[in-house]
Amino acid sequence: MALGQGAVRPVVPEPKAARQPLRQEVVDGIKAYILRNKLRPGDPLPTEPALCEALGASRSSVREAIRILTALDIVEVRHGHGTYVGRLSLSALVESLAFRGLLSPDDDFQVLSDLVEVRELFERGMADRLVASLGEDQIERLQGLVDEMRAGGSGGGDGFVETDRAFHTLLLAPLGNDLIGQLSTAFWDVYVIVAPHLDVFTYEHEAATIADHQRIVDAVRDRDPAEFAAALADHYAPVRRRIAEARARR
Amino acid sequence: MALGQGAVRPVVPEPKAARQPLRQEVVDGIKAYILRNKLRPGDPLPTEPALCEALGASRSSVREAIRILTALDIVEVRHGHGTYVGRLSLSALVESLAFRGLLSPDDDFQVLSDLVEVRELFERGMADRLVASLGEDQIERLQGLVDEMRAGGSGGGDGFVETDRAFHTLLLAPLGNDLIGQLSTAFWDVYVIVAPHLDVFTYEHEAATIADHQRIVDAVRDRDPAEFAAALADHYAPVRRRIAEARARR
DNA sequence: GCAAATTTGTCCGTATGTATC
DNA sequence: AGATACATACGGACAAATTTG
Repeated sequence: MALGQGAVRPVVPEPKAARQPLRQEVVDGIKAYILRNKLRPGDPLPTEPALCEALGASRSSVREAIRILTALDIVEVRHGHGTYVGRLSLSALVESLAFRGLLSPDDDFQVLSDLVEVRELFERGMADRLVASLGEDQIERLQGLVDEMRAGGSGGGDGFVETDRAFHTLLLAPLGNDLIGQLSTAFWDVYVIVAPHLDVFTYEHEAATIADHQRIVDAVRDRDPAEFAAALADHYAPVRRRIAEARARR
Repeated sequence: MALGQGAVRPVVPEPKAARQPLRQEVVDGIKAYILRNKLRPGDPLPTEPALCEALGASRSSVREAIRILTALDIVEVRHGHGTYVGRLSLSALVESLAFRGLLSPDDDFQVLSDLVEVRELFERGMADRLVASLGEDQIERLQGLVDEMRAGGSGGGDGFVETDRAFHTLLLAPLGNDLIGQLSTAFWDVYVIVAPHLDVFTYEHEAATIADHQRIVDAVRDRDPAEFAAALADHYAPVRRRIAEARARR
């Protein structure tokens, strides 16, 4: 099908305008399709042959366009099943920053240090609002995570990082700003990826980490923004110190 | 040239392990190549046929892998010229967030609001350090940008946004944290892309914006962190108001 | 300024792997 | 188990862009 309407493109290739690659038009076409039909994450997209016909491109171009959109988590592909609208996560940011951290032979520590600084800024800069808006139930859930860390302490270090991540995610939740929470966890992911390659230990003393978290919860419970900020500062200080030490070792 | 060592892969395709797509192996292979050879942004990569032979994949797979890496700005391709290491910018974050902002029919304003909040947090949260560390020469350059806004005011609105962006970039520069500066400009880019689609005006009164910036410069010159933070709050307040008003219009 | 060489862009046809019914 | 629909991968061919002689 679609005979005789395919070879229209090469004719009159936009006299003046610097022609963009066909795959980019396909990228824009797929984006436009999603927006036009108001699709949500998880909704199905047309099959590759259907997209080829609809956008007047070959499978190669369509597939390359899909790869680009997949990298941005705008579309998601399940082999043998179909293509769907992606979750629009910040996975691309994680990939990009993680590689940047691995690439620089000199200032890779700087990347790590920057990450931690931004995370601290999120929590310290929002201290007043966080202390004020964290509800009693959320405080109890934070306490529960601290208890969980104590319990599974010597067990697996793997669950420890998960609980730590959950703690900070929950801490930022009441802001009602999804972007801050997602950036914070994205930076955490990057840190976990990059740190081992630079001989930066993620945890030195788990007990100290637990105590720090407990102090943060206590500060929230007392509705004491100053103590909250101080506890955060003391929590992040050793992280910065470990980065500085690893840098010095080089 | 790497002859006879290429066709080892298809044999014994990892008995139990859930095999990942070949293009992903190519992605990892190219990443590893860049890291192994300690390449920097702008450095040339092997040609597509060379990558095919080196990684034991067809050209289609190599090209799809390259598309993924270009989306992340890890590699950059120039038609008819070659492929090179990319700039490792945050362009993927911009694309991803911009699309997210365009997609949500309801809470797209939330995305915009979140962006602005983070930008304000960067500048207000670092008020003390910024006021302390901005040098005299940098203050004069900030003043120069304000003067430039006044001069080219009624001219083209296009140069105005550029100057505004430059102002905030320069403001955050003395932190020595590239990530904050790049995130801030990335969010600004997203805002400029998304706002017009939601009938959110980027500028209402250019004169007011100029006055705000002047007040910020004055606060820095007086080394007055409190006034600096207050000026920023007053600068961002109308932006938030415009978003809220546009949301109400819906 | 033209022509050749190099490199990426696009297309087609075919075969294979995977998930669903 | 078989059939169907779909994505994955391959190889070859030609077009378009860029550089160089």
